[in-house]
Amino acid sequence: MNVENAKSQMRKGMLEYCIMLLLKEKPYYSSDIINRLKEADLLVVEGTLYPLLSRLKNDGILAYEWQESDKGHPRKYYVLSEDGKVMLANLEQAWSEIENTVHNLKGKQ
Amino acid sequence: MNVENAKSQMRKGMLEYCIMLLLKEKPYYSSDIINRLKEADLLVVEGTLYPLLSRLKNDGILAYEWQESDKGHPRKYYVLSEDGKVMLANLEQAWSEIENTVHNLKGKQ
DNA sequence: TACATTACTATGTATTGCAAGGTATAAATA
DNA sequence: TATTTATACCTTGCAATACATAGTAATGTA
Repeated sequence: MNVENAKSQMRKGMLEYCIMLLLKEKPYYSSDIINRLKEADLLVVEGTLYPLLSRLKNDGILAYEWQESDKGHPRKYYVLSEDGKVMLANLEQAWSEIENTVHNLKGKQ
Repeated sequence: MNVENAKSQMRKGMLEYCIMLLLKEKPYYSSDIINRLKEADLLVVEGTLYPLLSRLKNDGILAYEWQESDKGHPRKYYVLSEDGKVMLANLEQAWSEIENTVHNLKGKQ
């Protein structure tokens, strides 16, 4: 076991939450998402992001629309669906509870 | 996908961190650990805890000693090893970074 | 046409949370 | 003594997901 693995595990699920937080702001396409997450110190690669976006779309959490690009391949812009907004609210609650749990355990010392 | 599943995913790695936070305080055996985590609103079942404790012990993060009980089966009391204390410090750093990431993304709205 | 870039997909691996069930020790009871 | 009960420990199998790797498809450029 090493720290990198532990960090990777801590990010499970949390990454999904972060992407929904980002899309709450406005529509983004995949390269934008990767760059915005990088700005927030969250490194994500395509092999991680694309399956995640597909899963959220299939679950009805996200929707997308094609937009032409000034050059190259057209882009998929993802947005939160109504169900996605409800889901996000639930995740915010869940994350808050987890933060409180850790805070409580740290406070005991 | 549902919220319970998402919460379960969010707990990956974080649970390991919480148990190490708890054992930083003093030695505990499994039933104590479950109860203490329950007090911190973190529900853990045996099928989750035992494999996790075994793994941390095999990795040299935890050690244990048997202690007689006033009634019933003797108990395994787990403690943090020196390596475990180093690992915990790294996890605290990792958790702090993740909290900052989420905080940054929430702040953008 | 050939090439480069960008967006996307498909597959396999490792890790982990969790349910379900089993084993072992010791006290209580018949 | 034999059986039951309580407590504690452990194992197996499954599902979900991050990630690496490799490949496909569509568009613009030389």
